[in-house]
Amino acid sequence: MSKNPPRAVSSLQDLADIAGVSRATVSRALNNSTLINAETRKRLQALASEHNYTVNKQARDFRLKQTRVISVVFMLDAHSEQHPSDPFFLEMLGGIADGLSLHDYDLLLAHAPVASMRDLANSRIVRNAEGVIFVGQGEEHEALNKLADAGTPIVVWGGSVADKRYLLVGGDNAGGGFSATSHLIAQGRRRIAFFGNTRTPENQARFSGYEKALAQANLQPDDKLTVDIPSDMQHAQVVIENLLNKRIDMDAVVCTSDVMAIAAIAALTESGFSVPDDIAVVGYDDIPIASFSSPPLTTIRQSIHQAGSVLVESVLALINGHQVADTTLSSKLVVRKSCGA
Amino acid sequence: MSKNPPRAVSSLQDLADIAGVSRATVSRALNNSTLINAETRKRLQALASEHNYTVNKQARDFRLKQTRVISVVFMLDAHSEQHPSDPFFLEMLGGIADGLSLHDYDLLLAHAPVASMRDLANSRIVRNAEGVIFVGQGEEHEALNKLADAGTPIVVWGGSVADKRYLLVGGDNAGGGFSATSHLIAQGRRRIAFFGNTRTPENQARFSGYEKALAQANLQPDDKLTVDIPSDMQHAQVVIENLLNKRIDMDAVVCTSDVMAIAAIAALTESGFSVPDDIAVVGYDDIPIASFSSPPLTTIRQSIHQAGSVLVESVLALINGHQVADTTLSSKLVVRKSCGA
DNA sequence: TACAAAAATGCAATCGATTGCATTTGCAAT
DNA sequence: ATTGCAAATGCAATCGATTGCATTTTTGTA
Repeated sequence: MSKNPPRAVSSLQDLADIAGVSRATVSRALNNSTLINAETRKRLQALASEHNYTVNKQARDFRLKQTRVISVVFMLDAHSEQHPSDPFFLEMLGGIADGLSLHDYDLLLAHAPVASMRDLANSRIVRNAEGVIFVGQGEEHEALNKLADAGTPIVVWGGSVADKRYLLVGGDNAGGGFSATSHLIAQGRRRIAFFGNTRTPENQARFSGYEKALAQANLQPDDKLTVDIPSDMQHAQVVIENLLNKRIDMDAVVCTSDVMAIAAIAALTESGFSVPDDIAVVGYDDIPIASFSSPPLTTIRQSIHQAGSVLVESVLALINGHQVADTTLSSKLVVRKSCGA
Repeated sequence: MSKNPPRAVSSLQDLADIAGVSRATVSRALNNSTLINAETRKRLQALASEHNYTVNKQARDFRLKQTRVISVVFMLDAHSEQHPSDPFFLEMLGGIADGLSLHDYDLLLAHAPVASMRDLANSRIVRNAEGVIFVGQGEEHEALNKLADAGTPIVVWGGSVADKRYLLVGGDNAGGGFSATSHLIAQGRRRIAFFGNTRTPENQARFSGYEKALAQANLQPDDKLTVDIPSDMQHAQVVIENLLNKRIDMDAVVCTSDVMAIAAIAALTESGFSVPDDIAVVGYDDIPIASFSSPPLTTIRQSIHQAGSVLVESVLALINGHQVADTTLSSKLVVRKSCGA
């Protein structure tokens, strides 16, 4: 067993020299090419691992003009330019990261969510990645359409829109909005408010579910009960408190996120209302903290982690030129005390 | 103004051909080399932007043997192998992402936090990045030491340890633990529990601050009041409820995270205790949701976002071979109702 | 005007891996 | 022994940018 002196093996050429073959042969051996003799392959693979050698991924990707990177862009409210603090995002990110690593892809995190969606196509976010996952559409539906038209493989987490031309994965927003509202109605609530930015497609769909539930119960929708609440907690609270000062008659609230619901409960309590006795509250997402809020939050559960892997599978399918259809994940009502049940 | 026909310009050579110079000249012009004539530089830069050309970062990095990537690894509890749901992590990630983008670095997110810390040195996480930021030490102090010894530029967010050989950035954990505890004592509390995994250096330091505050008030520490609570909410609640069943006498709790504090409040309330009347609770981190919990959470504020940028600056300094010292960021008590104040 | 020095530009190697197209080897059939 | 064919291996170009070392152009000075 003569051991080669342990010297650094850093390239195909080094290994080829040691083995006395050409680097083409080594390359083929390590890539399981059928061109290579089975025994040669085995020998070279053994040699590679013996010398603790792995191919230089950077050189390989450069040669093959691939990056094995997927960008992830979190769409923020146009209002709050700060980073999101909603645990929903973290869970989603975890799901995406898991999915990507399964396929040996890396995750490039888009930091400053696109001050200018205009030149997104030329940004590193797009150019350095083989595909992009957008979490949320914000109010940038058209920019997304344009990007998809340009041939960039993109998948978007969000709600459906009439003239959508990109691949979409989302929850059953209309269903979620409907069951949240229906449940409140079943509890005897009649003056039900809707809190959220209805300019985003997701919330639009939830709102339509809300309207449908009202109609089904012969309740009149009231414009004053539809309130655009920022998704950022601090701002949300201010807006909600202003609203409460107007003494608008209401006995329940459907929120477009758990975080918003928690802010709402705080604002309501602050203003002397009791939840759920005076006003019932339903959230959306079922983030881990939802069941620990007081009162525990009734909410619409989205399988966020699963959503991440669906997003990954979809964008990879796109990249590989496969046919892919939109996906709608189920959304399920989780009843806890904040709705009075 | 004769416009060149708009054809794809995808390499230095293309641009050089158009400009009638060599690609070396173009390269130098775009890199602001002093070797180049100022006017030539201006002309070529204009030409580049006119043709919407930017250098191929992949080729550039390959040639320069750099990756411009920093890996970020979130250390999880050994217990809960799942993804973290603590908003603390998301804020930290945001801070890091902002800092990195400032320096034109990319962020590689380590997905499955190191099932095997053993071969970390050979993982893509380390090999594909110029440096690594670890958020938390978990119980992997020695593995981190080894990695640093191997010459990998790493920075760790955490608490100080005697034989530490890596660069550390952290909050003033001893101070935080001390002021949380002191404040409770000042409120008249005497039987103060400490909730958290004291095997991690951060919590160890917080615990020492807790002990110091007790000693200073001539209070006897009681082993039964030191409880290892998992950082995962669901598990935390179970453990806390078991604890409460033992009817151990206590009138206050110092927690090692806000998320844990919120779980504790829920468990306490569930078991019939009133917060803060029966038992006061103090959290740690001051995550956005802390002020919205009910009762609003007294906690130790860490400037998480700032921490992110300090981590980035530190790891980059390390990469560039500069001298860097550990950083301790201040931690400040934020008093809200959960402590009875 | 001539010549040296400085400034600007070009040439060509290089990073490490992949792969189309030779070329060589091995083996069977004639 | 020769031929033919398949299997295995080698050669060398290639991806796009950077940079040390010429080489050319410009500038300054005697």
